[in-house]
Amino acid sequence: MAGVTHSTVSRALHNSPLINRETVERIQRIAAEAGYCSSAAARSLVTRRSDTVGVVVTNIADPFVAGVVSGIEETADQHGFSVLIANSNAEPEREVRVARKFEERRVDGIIVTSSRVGAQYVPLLSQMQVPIVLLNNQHPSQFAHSVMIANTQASLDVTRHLIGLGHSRIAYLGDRYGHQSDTERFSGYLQALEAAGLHFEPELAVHGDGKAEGAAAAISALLALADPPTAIFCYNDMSALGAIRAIRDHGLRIPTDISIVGFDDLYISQYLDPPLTTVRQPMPQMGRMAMETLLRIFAGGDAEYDLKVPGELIVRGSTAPPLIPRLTSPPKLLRKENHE
Amino acid sequence: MAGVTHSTVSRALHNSPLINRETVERIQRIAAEAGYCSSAAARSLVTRRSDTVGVVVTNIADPFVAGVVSGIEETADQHGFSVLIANSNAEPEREVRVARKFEERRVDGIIVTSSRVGAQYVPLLSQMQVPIVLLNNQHPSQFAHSVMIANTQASLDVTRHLIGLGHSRIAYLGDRYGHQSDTERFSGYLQALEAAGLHFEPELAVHGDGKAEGAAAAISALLALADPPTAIFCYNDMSALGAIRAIRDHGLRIPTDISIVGFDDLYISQYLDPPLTTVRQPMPQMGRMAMETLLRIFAGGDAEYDLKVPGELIVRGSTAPPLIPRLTSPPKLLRKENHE
DNA sequence: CTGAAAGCGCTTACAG
DNA sequence: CTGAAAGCGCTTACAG
Repeated sequence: MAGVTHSTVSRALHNSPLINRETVERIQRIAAEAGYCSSAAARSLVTRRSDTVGVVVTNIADPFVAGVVSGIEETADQHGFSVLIANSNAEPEREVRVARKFEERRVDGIIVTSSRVGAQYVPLLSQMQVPIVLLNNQHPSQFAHSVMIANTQASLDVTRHLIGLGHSRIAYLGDRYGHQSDTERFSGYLQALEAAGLHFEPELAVHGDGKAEGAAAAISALLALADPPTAIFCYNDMSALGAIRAIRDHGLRIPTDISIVGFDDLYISQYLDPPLTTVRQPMPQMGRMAMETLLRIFAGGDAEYDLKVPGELIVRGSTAPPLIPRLTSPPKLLRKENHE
Repeated sequence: MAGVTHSTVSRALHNSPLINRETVERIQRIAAEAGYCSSAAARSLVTRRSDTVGVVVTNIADPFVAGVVSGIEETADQHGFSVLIANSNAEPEREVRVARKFEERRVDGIIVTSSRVGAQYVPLLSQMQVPIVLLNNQHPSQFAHSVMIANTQASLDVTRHLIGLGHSRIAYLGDRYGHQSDTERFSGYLQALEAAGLHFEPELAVHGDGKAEGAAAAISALLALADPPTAIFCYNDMSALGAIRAIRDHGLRIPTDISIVGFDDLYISQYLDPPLTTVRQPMPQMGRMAMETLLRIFAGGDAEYDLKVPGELIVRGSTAPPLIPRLTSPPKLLRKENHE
């Protein structure tokens, strides 16, 4: 070293006001020249903070998740935090392993994105005694903060949009894993039907897997009905993608024969043909909000427990009035004219 | 604690063969009951390994990048490594900050994904004295290992496929940022033209930005040519997405009027209408290979310096024979007729 | 304004 | 098979 002690160097590098200006500058210069870089591990051992947050995701390759993580990372970086990422693949053993790993690394906080966190998982994480933020997740509020899209409202908007176009046979293609998001979206759909005086038909509620693959079987079931739907509200854009393909495979046109709505507004949804009507979730912003919640808690402040983010209905080409209007008696002719 | 010393506990928890079986079990039981979890920071201070790898990405929201990271994380997890992620956004200051952060955290290795690592950046990282793996990146070989898709070969395959369909006016929609991937793909395109005895027309080489947005201007330029192309080979699927939209905006059909090929085989590409002909890059597998390269080096073995991964041409509906056979003399008229 | 001391929670030779 | 000791690289009261 260069003339001074350990402690002085440490203080100088932190720009401590206790130290002589000149000394500080000299030390910083020498440190830079020597390529000195302090050890986060040693520091965190004494400060008891790791300046690290752990992010648990089902799979980072999911575009919704990737968008959220992008926002988390951005905000974390601005505040000097590192982000540790771990896929859980929704497998219980991996979830446990991830929790363990984050605990060893003494993360200062945890964000869990759109997994279906089970009754055991959040308590497992909460043992760690660090703040937890759940993003679009089930929310047992005593353990964790949450950031959620306003599912019910957005879903009401979607369903009203379809009803407004003249649809009355509207199907809901849900997710089969019991995500809270699915429950809430379904509930908004029901509310809108009811408000419009439409009867809910259980045969019109079907389930996919939240991915494109899972939609085909559900769509086949819908199209096999005696009176198939003229519009389908899909749990998310990925399901909509699968639905669109399945509908085309059945020889039907979108939106002429069937209108389709998604949820998420993935980047690619605007590029589909026809462009997808959907609900925009501001993914990076939601990630940022989750990270900001943690930062607020780290700073000793108190943070909102339930942040609701409004979703925005984006109307594009995948929705249109139905070919066949409901109930009125000689409507076929009328409609036909409008279409040509 | 429970009857024994510090050191014994440490050994027992590592299943050291030195320790009495019974003692080991007793200690492990007590540790489990007490919810003991060792500190990675303290451990890494003495072992001088962090069991952490740093991953630098341009932006995790890019679907190619997310696919790669998914493979990295999977493999890292299997071997007890954590992954730290950092967006560079291709901004030089952020790249420097990221390098600094990884150095403080004493990552055991670094993976850089598909950024255009500049002449300064790799040396900056290499100062850290840890192994570096570049994925689909420029490769100054004395500093880093690399995993790359076999761009030239794949590009030859694509261009031959188009020539085989009867195309002779084939455009290349590249990336304007000087990625090595772009250079290599362009070179495969040239080679295939030459091998087929076709003359390269500079007016048919245009540049986008690797994203959908950047394609529109390039496509307009191509379609404004006196003799526009009948097929376009796009640098990646995102560009192809933008190209498809721009071509439709010009009132032309795909593949009838123009064939389109991409590169990547993003998840969504199979769901486009028409499904996109493209080159499959096995993204998670490439991530896995990058991580395995690091693991091999950590274990003291030597690892391949230049891993080439073959890309697979996936022919789908976006390519077809051209409407106008080449060379025939009054082609404009022919074209008109075919269009109506 | 600077130094000496203690300690964060581990691992690992070195003895016994 | 187990213990005592040293040390990894920092920060932070406590003196001066």
